[in-house]
Amino acid sequence: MEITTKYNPVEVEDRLYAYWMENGFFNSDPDEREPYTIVIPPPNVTGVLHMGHMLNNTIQDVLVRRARMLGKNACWVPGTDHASIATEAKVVAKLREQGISKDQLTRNEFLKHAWEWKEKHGGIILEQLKKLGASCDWRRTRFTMDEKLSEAVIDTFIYLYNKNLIYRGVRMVNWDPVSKTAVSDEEVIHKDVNSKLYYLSYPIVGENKSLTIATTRPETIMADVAICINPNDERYADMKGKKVYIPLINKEIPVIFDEYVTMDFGTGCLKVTPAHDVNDYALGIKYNLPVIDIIDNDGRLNQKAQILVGEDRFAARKKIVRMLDDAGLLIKTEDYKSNIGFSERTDAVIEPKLSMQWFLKMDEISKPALDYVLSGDVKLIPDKFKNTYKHWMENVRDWCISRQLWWGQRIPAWYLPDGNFVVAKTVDEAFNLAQKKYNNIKIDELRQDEDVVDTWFSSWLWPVSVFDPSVCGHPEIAGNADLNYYYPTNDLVTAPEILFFWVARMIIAGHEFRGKAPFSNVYLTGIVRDKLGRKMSKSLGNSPDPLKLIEQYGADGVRVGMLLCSSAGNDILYDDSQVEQGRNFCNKIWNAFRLVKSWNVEQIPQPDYSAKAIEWFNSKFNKTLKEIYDNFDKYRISEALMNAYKLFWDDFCAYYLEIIKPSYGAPVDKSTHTATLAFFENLLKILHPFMPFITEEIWLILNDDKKENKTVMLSQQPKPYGFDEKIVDTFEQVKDIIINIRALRQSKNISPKEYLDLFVKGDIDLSFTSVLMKLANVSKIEKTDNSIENASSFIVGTSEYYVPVGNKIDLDEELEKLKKEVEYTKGFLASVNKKLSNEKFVNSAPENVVVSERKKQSDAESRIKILEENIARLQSNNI
RNA sequence: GGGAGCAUAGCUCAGCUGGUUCAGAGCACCUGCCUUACAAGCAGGGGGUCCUUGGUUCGAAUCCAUGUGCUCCCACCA
Repeated sequence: MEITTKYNPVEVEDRLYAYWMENGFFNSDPDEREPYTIVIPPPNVTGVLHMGHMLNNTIQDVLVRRARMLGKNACWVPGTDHASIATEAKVVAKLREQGISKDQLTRNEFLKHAWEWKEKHGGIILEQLKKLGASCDWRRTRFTMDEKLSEAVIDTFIYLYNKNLIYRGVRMVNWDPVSKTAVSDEEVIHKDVNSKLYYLSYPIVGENKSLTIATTRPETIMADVAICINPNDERYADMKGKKVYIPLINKEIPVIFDEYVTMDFGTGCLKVTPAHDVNDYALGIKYNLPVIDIIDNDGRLNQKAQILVGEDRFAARKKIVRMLDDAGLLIKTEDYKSNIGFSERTDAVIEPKLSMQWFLKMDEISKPALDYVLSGDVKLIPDKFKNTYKHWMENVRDWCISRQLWWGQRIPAWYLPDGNFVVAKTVDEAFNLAQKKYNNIKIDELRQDEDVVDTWFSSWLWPVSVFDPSVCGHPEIAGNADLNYYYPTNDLVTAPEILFFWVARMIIAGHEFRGKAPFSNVYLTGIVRDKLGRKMSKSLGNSPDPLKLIEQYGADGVRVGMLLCSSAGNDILYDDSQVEQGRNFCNKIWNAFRLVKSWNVEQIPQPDYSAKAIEWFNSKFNKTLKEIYDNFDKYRISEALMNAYKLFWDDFCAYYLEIIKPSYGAPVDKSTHTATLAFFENLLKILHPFMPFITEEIWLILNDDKKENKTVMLSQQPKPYGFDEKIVDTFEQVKDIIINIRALRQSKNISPKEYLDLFVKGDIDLSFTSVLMKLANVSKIEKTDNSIENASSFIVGTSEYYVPVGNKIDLDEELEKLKKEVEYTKGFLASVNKKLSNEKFVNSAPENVVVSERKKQSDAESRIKILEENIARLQSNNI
């Protein structure tokens, strides 16, 4: 096969993914090995891959592939979320394009369209994940509205209802008067709007005075049920027990007192309108006030308003202001900026509207979920999110689980004509229940609740339901083999913004139904932003198309690019240059492979430098491998990748290969070649979780002759074993000498091809001389007790090195260099001396710190001695 | 309004329980190289008051406090 100069990922990636799939490498079934499990945060079924998915799923794939190579039974369960709001909105929009409005359809007709849409567009995102190389067990793909998973949701609802944890209650919803539906908070866009604050006069009953209140919504005064004043407000101390008239309709309402009212806003008097304001509703409950709803579903005033009936709310506002003004009850008008919600879909101003909703009591049920995180049984990475989590869980509010939508699991509540209801799985069961509780019920009188449950009410079951949905709502069931083997899972990789919506609730559900938290670690990724720090969004057009990136740079390149700059919990600022770096790294690996592959191997003696290089790299490799393991343990994935990157590029390519590389056309000895291949394969294994395609491709080519071993790479990760720290350190000094000589060549304009001599005064470890000679192109290395004339010198460690450069020597320059060096070393010595002469330091610093300071002291002293001798010598020569 | 976090090289970030003159990495930048693995490369190099001001300590990028500037989450005042 032809091996191209440049690595070509496009050709390789599809072929290898197909190969992996054919061989079932990603499949997992319970066995005697230790399981490693990740459930995917299910993307929206109709979604398309964006950069956030790329980051999130790359990290999961790295973790899964690594676990698999560590010999664990790794299982990554993929799937999609029905995402009721988002999907329903998309289907509605699609139908609208076809000229069909949702109101024209029955529930079943609409759902038929929705399922068609899902069949057509669902799963696109999963296909896209394959391009990234995601090693999911695709046989296990789940969808939150699969029959069994939906049943699990219904059973869970019934279970919690029977435990008295679910109740019906009134709640303010965001009402869109144009589409005549409630919309979720996520679908409300808040904008700052210039509006007016109207000061209105409410006459006091039985007196000739009045109270002035400030409001932005004068059209709702007919729904007022009280005026509220802060009890600490001395201006109104005499208002206790009094009543006022609502202007225009002259209805008497009481004055009440509550500290909720801010004294310095407006006049300090608040009109209480429970039907049209959330806070007022709460006040209404507290003081047992009536609720008067004067606005209909289409945004028009109704009969209860008494005046302006049938007028649109905004028209009514204008008219009532004029009426109040005419009546002399409008005191003044102020400009005011208020934050108003608009419907994302229709741009209508959202009307807060009271409606009956279903709630889950959270106070008791959420306690264990708090404990798991506080005790560390569930670790958040990074742990800074622990505080946020704690704060939220300690102030948790009941969860509104009903949504006024059709796409989702329908609430299993059945209403009787009189408004009573029963909760049951089927209409037959509901009928049985209803008959027991209430008499003379006919089955066709039962009407099921129109609403569906919140999407999170299905996805909170995900880590359980993907394995065995039947235990949801049935904690007494033992569960199937899959569940007992894979649950609890290991790591969850998700975004911090859904820590509460999803993560906390999964812990609650997992505890409720299995008595165990669903995972041990939660790795929280950041948000992918553009390089200016802006969130990626369609409207800004600043989000690159991930598939195009993959085509351009290769999946491995994109993966590396994303990983390099993504520490846990921090946002990543995406820039093409990162992905370029990833692509370049692929090319580097490819070319190293080409070099190794090109060698002729012969039975010739092994050069000393090769033996030394092998010895050194073996230690360096294992040292780095240990660092990589440590970084993985701490979930420092980008650091682990950087370790591997530098090991490959800087150590393996720039040093190891350069040392052992034979001159053009010359053969390589057998044992060096064998060792090199072994190193190369181990490097491929380390890199495989990050860059699965290129590593697999090279591995397959290298092992072309052992077909039966083709799965070896995917199942093994090298383990770090002992390494010789001293060899690594000594080699660092050798590198230092090489760098000095190379720098000297550059400054003196000496060609890399020209041989130089090297003299050493002081101790030198001679074990790497052959390496030194090759890389620095030195023809001889000699020890000397005397200084060398016409030589440039430098110090490494405590030894001095001389390179004779003949008439290229510049004594002034050399002197200057030495003087700088001695000055620096003296400063260094002074700081060390200062510490050591400080009794408090010597007494209170730990032993090893003092010892290392003493060593520094003596090293610096001997350096200064050498330098000063040299300076003296050069000065006397220079005269 | 409540809560949390961040501030280190031009950029993105490391710096774990204070202790090497501790100020690091990658990218970018500058200089010299088309040296038969690789110009998507090779070799060498420059670059920072660790946000301000105090405090604790023998010793602070690291711990504490204040100020400033950003970011996020929750609740949103008529």
